[in-house]
Amino acid sequence: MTDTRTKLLAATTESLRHDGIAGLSARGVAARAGVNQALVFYHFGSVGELVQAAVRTSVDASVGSYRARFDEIGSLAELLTVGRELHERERALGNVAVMAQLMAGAQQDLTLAEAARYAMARWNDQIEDVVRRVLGDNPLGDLVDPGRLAQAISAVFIGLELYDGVDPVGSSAAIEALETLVAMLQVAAELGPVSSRALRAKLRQVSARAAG
Amino acid sequence: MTDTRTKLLAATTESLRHDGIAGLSARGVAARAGVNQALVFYHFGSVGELVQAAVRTSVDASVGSYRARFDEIGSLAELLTVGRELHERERALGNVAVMAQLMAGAQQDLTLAEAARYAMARWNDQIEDVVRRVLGDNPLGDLVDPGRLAQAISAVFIGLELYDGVDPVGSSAAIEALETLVAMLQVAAELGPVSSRALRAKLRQVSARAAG
DNA sequence: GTCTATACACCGATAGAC
DNA sequence: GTCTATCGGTGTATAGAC
Repeated sequence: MTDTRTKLLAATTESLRHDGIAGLSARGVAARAGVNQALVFYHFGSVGELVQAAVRTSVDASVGSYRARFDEIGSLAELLTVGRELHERERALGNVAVMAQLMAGAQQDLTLAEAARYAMARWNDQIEDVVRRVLGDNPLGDLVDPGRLAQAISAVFIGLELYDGVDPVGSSAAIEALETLVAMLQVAAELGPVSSRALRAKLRQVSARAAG
Repeated sequence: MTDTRTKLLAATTESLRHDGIAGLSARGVAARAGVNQALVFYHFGSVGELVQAAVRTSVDASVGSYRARFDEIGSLAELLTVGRELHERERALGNVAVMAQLMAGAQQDLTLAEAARYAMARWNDQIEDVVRRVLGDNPLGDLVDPGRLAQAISAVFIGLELYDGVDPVGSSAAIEALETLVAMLQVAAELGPVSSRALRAKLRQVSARAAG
């Protein structure tokens, strides 16, 4: 990998974070990389492909950096702790903001959509692994599908990030509400076998009611 | 309100939905409205102010259209039913997509951020009202703040919408996972007083553990 | 209030010298 | 692999005729 390529890739995520998908351009990225504008097209063909390459590189590095930490997780409580750390860290690095901008642009651009699908899949695979492991030990773990839960978690993070840029106070409030709900779920998940059976029975009622 | 103004406002949300924030322009909106491009600046001053006016008009109409329906809600189960209907309907109309694009653009544009804050506040106020009413009747209703919960709900909707545009199957899966979790919370909320006290006690442990 | 015309900046992308 | 120069197109915004 040449130096110019890496500089352009780094400048692309930087620009996505700073200028948003609406303000991203080959000229802007090249300037940020300290590189000639024509090199974007020489190395990547088009702006869309540049973004795609940058996002793949970025998400591979990010997800990979959590692998060891994720492998150590053995309990639901631990998962929640690491999850909070991850969210805080990725947000501070601006990686969640990059994902959010990518997702917004992906609604109208097929190349960006492909990049977004790749990035989401990488995160989801990683999250799904640990969720499945932790939920396997839990008596109520069979009630929710790990893959689906992983996708829900990703979607929630994206929504929170966009909200945060518009109203940081409201975003914190939303996170607190979600933390409370998660704590309630955690309690439900850690109930003894008697309460657990009661909850399971009740849940059948609710599900039947919702379906009917 | 002149005809040209209304045509431009309608064309703006339409363009936001169809072209996204990155593809929105005065020329594009004017063409969609069947109106001269210079009229955007005559009537609204700038593209940003046009978007702001369009979003305010759109969200006022949308939120207002649910007022009567929301006032009739009396129970948690009813709230969930209406909530699903609302999400489905607003999504089908493209209003959630418009909000998502607005939020994405708002990360870098102060005028758009103001519009986004206004729109979110209108939705949150409406949701908070009914959540507070329903939670008031519930023995565990004091555990979660209605305002915060309303903001969390809004954030989740935005995230799901963006995910849906990238991976509709994954988005449905995420919604199913969230529905399961909501059902579990509903069960917990409808437990009898004995289990309810047990849950409350457990919750204090969890909160203390999370804080410490 | 609406139109044409236009100034000026920026965009993606390419050709061709080096 | 990198550079300059350039094409054609689009963007915001304004001036001025009607």
